[in-house]
Amino acid sequence: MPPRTRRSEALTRQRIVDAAIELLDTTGDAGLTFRTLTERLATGPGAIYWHVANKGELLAAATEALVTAALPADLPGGIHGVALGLFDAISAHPWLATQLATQLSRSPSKSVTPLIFEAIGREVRALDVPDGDQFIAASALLHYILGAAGQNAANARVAGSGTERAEFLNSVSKAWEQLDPDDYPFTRAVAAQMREHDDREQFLAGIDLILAGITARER
Amino acid sequence: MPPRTRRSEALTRQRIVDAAIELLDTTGDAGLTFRTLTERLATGPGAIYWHVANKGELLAAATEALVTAALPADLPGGIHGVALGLFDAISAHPWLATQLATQLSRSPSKSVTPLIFEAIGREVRALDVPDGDQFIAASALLHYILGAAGQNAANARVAGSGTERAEFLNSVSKAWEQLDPDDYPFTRAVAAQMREHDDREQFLAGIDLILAGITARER
DNA sequence: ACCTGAACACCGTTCAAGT
DNA sequence: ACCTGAACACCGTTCAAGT
Repeated sequence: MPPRTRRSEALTRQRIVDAAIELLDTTGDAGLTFRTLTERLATGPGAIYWHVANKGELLAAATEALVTAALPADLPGGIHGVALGLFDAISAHPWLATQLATQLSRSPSKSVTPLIFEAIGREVRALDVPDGDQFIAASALLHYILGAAGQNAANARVAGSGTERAEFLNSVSKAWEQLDPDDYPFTRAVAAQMREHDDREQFLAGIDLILAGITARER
Repeated sequence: MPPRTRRSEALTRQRIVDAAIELLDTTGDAGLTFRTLTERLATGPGAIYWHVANKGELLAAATEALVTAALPADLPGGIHGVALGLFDAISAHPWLATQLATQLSRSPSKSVTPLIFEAIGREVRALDVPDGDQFIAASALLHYILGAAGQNAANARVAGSGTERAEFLNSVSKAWEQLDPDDYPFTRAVAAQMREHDDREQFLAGIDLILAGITARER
């Protein structure tokens, strides 16, 4: 029998969170289990539970770490900067989309929700939106950003590389074009755009559309 | 031993889907398992697998049934009608929010995605949005509707009854008010609105904001 | 204080066997 | 064709025992 792998560093909460992120990135949502995690960290489940209360807390910690990194206090670019910061984080870590949705709804007073809401709200305020409209404007931006970024990440997750991605979008586009013309005129009409669109460009156009609505109401 | 409960009707795919919906409604996302489902249907797992390929397909079928019911062909009220149709469906079946998010991202060519996209797109077209902007306008509305409705359903899910709900929103609002004034000025400022807001009203205001952006770009 | 690893209750799914 | 129910591989979590 080969000698047991010896851990080079002591087990810490931070090391566990890092390993979890790596596992989620490489093997996807379903890839993180306490079995795979203990294997990677060369330890037993009990050791992990000493540092972390349960799987939910572990996922929350992983999510918070990435969101904090994506939204530094000195982030430039106004609302577009915030939107792209989250967009890129979700692109790099597709599982974040699902996590953020659950965290937002299950624990709206916990760290990650105020973190994102504040970053968006700060920029909404900078646009001189009247007080009564700020909550709605920030909510609309929040939901659009998370939804659109998640959608895009999902496409990337299914597709993998660049050419695979093109193939995937192409197959979706084709499926849409084959829908019943009477029942699905709109979906058929935009099928071509589904194939050709540039993600970031499309994403930012959506932001601008919402911003146009915000400033239109200002007057 | 009491005589085994005899099924009154034969097992069909429809009956299985109905039982799954009922189970999800009464016990939540985690309440639907093949154990609870076989118990309710007085059968074994093999019987269910004869009618349904796997749990994913069962969830997809349940989702599609409710969305189809929520968006009939003759639905009145324009885009507000579509938005409220989905809002109410998600309010009545909070687990729908998560399901729709996964379905939308995992299988964008399967029935439920075109169903919703078409309903929204039809109304976008009716607003005489230029061809090049229709895809983005429909996407923005889609993400906002699903995100905001899901958020609201999540509040309702945690809270239960009306007074419980008020208590829950109150506790979130209070938690927001206790955030660091230097780091969270915006979130603190809108905390009061979080407590007082009317869901449907707020939800429709968000729709109108996006619509304002759509028509503002038209000119 | 920190870690080990066997054990528990539970899950989705399969499949030989029945009718 | 339709259903039964034991069995399989896997999951998150616990806990007595070690250092």
